[in-house]
Amino acid sequence: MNNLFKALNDPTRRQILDLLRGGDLNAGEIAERFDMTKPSISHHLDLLRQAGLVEATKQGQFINYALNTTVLDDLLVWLMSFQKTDTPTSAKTPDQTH
Amino acid sequence: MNNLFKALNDPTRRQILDLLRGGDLNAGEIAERFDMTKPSISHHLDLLRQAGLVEATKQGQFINYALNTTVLDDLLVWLMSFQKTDTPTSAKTPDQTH
DNA sequence: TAATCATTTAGACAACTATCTAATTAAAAA
DNA sequence: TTTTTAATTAGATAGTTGTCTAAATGATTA
Repeated sequence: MNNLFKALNDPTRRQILDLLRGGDLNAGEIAERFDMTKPSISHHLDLLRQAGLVEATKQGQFINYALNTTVLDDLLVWLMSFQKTDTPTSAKTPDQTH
Repeated sequence: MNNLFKALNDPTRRQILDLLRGGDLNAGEIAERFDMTKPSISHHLDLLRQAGLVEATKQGQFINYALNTTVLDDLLVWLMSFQKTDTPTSAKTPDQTH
């Protein structure tokens, strides 16, 4: 889970994930959309790959990047468990409807 | 959202959040549970506070820390939007039931 | 084969982070 | 009022991170 949080802790990497929702892209196409050098984007893609958030597949000269959201499941479960756990404070809030 | 990801990107801070699910604790009680100096924990609490994940209220000599999970809502929404967005790849997977 | 193109790897550097010890602040107790 | 207690702030330091340029790799095209 550490790699996952690390990967998400950067605006560029989160933008890349959002970008890939529109469909797969190769490294160059991703880099084009950022005001940053290709090696920097390559590094971000590497961290996303390490976290399992993207899958890289070589296609000839190009490297295709695809979103993999299954890794987010654990995080989602952890987050939702917080929603369930009602804080003692929430009991203080009176019903505002009458 | 940047502060939020930053705050979550540390195992100690995530443990503190998990700890506070059992109820409020003051800084000393939190520090006791970690193999780390009080100033270090104090720093972690500060980052959690900056992210809005905990609320600090002074009670005499002590400072009480309480979980605030409302900040996680945005993150939860962002995450769930990935679950909905079916990747083109998933269509490839044939029905395995027959 | 030589040149070009897509991408990564290597190496450097400034900025940021986690941790520590020492000093400070502020409240409570003696 | 002096001392103790709870917690933070300040300052130092080692390690990590994001970014760059230059070099390397590997595939395609001329």
